[in-house]
Amino acid sequence: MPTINDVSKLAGVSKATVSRVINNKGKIKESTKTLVFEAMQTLNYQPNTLAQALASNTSHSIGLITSIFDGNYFGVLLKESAKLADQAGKQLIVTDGHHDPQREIEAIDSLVARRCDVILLYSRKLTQQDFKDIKARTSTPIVVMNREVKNNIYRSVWFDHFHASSLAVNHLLELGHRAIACITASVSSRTVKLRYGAFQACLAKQQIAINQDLVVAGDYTIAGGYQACKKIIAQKQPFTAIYAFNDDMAIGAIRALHEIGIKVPEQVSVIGIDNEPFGSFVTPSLSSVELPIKEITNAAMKIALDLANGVPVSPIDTEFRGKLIKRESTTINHASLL
Amino acid sequence: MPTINDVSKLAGVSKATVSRVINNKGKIKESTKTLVFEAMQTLNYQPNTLAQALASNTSHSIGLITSIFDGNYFGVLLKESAKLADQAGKQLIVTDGHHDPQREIEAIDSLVARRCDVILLYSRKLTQQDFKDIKARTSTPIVVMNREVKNNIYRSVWFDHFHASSLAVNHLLELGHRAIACITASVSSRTVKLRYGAFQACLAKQQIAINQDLVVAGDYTIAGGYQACKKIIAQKQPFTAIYAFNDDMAIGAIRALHEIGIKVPEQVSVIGIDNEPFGSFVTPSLSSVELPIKEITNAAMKIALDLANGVPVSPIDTEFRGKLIKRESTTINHASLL
DNA sequence: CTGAAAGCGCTTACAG
DNA sequence: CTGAAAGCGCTTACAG
Repeated sequence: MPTINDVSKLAGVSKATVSRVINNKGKIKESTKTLVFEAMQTLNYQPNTLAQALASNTSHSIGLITSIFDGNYFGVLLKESAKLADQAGKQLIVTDGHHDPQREIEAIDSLVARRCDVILLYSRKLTQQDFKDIKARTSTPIVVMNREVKNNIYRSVWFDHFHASSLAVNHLLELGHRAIACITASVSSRTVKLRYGAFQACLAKQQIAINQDLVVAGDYTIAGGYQACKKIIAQKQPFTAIYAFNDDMAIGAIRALHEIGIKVPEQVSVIGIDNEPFGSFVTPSLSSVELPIKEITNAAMKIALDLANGVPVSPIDTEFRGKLIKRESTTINHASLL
Repeated sequence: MPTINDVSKLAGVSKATVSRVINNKGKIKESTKTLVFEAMQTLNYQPNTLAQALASNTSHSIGLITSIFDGNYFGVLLKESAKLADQAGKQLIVTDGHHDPQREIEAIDSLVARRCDVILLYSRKLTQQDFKDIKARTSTPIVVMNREVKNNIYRSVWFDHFHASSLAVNHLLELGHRAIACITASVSSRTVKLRYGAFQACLAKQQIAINQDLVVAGDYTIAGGYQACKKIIAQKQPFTAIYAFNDDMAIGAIRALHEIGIKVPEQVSVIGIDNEPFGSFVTPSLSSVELPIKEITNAAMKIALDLANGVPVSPIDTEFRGKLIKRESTTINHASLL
C-alpha cells in the first residue's frame, strides 16, 4: 500500500503539504494541489485511517454495543444507526454485549481502546454503580439507550416500559378481561421487571388477583411463545386473554391456541408489544403496543454525533412512550357478558 | 488516558517490557510481570488499539459491507458474524453498501483505509470487472457473499438462487397449478434475475405461457407484497397460486387475499422464499424455501478468519442450496381436478 | 530477561 | 503558501 511518503516523493512536495491537501486545510497553491491529486491518483493512494486517528486523536468511528440481533427491533436500530453514522462520515463498530454485565463492560473497554469518538450503549445489565465506575475510568462520551442513567453521569434515552405494558394490560381490562394469562421473559432485565410490574399494578388496581399458574416465561421468540402458551393451556385453568411481552411470542401463542381449536379473538384475546411489521398482516391481525424505536435511535445518534463533534448537548434525558395499536386479536370478553 | 509510557514509568521498566507483557511475548521475569500488571491496574491502562494496529500492521478488525438491514435474514447474518468475530477476538466494522455499485466500492475503500484484516462483502451490485479492479487496487483479502466471483479473484460463497426459485415454482406445478401469479422484486439484482429466470424456465418446461399481467414487482416488504397482490387481483384474471420472491411479500399477499374473502390454500396457494421464523406459526402456515443463511455466514466468516490469520485457504468456492419447506399455504389445485 | 532506538503513517505547531 | 521536525502510542529487531 502506498503511503504519504510515496505521494510526496512523486508529487515533489513535503508530506506536510500532502496532508494539507488531503484534509483540505490551510491555503495551498492550485498548481501544487493538482500535483498532489495526480500523484494520489496514479498511486491509488488511500490515507491510512489508523495513522490519521492516532496523529489527530479522532478516529471518526462510533461504537455500538448491543445484545439484540433478532427481529425487526434490532433491524431498525442498526439500519438507522448505520445510516446516520454514514451520513456523518463515521464508521460504525458493532459489538455484542452478550447479555452479561461483565461482557458489556469489556465491550466498552475495547471500544474505548479503539478510541471511538463516542459509544452508543444499548444496555440491559449495567447498574447505576457500573455507569459511575465507567465514567471514572474513561473520558469517552457514552450515550445509553434503553436505560435511564441517573445523576446526569451519561446522557440516556429510554422507553417507559411500565407505561407501554400498562397500555396493553389496561386495554385487556377495559375489554372486560379478568382472567389474563401472561407470557413474560425468562431473561432478567429492567425491561422485564418494569413490564411485569405494570401487569401487577394494573390488575391490583382492579383488585384482581394474579393467577401465577397463568404466568409463564418465554424467550422472546415465536417458538418460545408457542411453548409458553402450551404450558398455559396445560394448566387447565380458565383464561380469556393473553398478554405476551412481545409480538413474536404473541404470534406463537396464537398458533398454539389455533392448534387446539381455540378461536382468537372470539374465545381468547391476545396482545403483544413491539408492533412488528407483520402484526397488521397476519390473521387475525395483532393488537400491540408500538415502541418508537426509530425515533429513539435517531435521538441517541443525534446526541452521540453532537458529543463526538464537541457540540454542547443539554443534560436533559428523554423518555419515549409507546402507543396502543388495536387490531383484530383483541375483543370484548364475551364470557363476562354472560 | 494513560499511555504505555505512564505504565513504564510507574513500573520502573522500559516500555518495550510493558509491550511484551501486554502481548505476552518473550520471557519475562515473574516479578517484573507483576510490577507491570500492578501499574496497569492502578492507572486503569488500556492499550491504544489504533497505535497497536499501526505498529504491528494488524488491526484485529473485520469489515462487513451489506445493504440489507431488514428482517430475519440480516439479523441472522449479523448475529453470526458478530459472534464469530467476537470469538476470534476481532471487532466487526459494519458499513452500508447503499444498494449502489459506486457506494459499495467506496465502502471497500474506507474499510481498506482502516486496514481491516479482511473484508466480508455482501454484494449486490458489483460486476466481475469491478472485482478485478478492486483486486488490482488493494491487497486486503475480501470474501464475497451472495455472488460468485469468477477466475478465483476472490473467494466467494453464494446461494443457488435459480435452484431455490425452481423448488418453489416446481412445487406449485406439481400441485397442478398452471395459472401462477408472481410477485417479483423491483430492485434489479442478480438474485432477482436468477429467481425470475427460474420462474420462466420452469413454466416453459411445462409449456405454460407466462401471463405478464400476473407478474407484479414488490419491494420485499410485507406491505409491498400486500400492494402487489392487490394489483394482481385488480387484473381480474384467473390464478390459483402466487409465488412471492420472499416470505414477507407472501404474508402480505395472503392478507390481501383474506381481505377479499379468497381462502388460502383452498382457492389460492401461496409460497415464499426465506423460511422466516414466523412461517410455521402464522395461519395458514407458510410454504417456503429455506436458505441456509446461518451456514453461509459461517462459511464466509471461517474463510475470512483464515485469510486474516494467514492460514492458506483452498480456492474452492461454495454454492449453497435451499430446501423446500411444505406447509399449509400450498395445496393441490382443486380447479384443475374439475 | 531487558533496554535503547528506529519505525509504523499520519498531523500539526513553528518558521519562513 | 510550504517544509523540517516533533509527536501520536505503540511494536520489534538488535544488543547485551
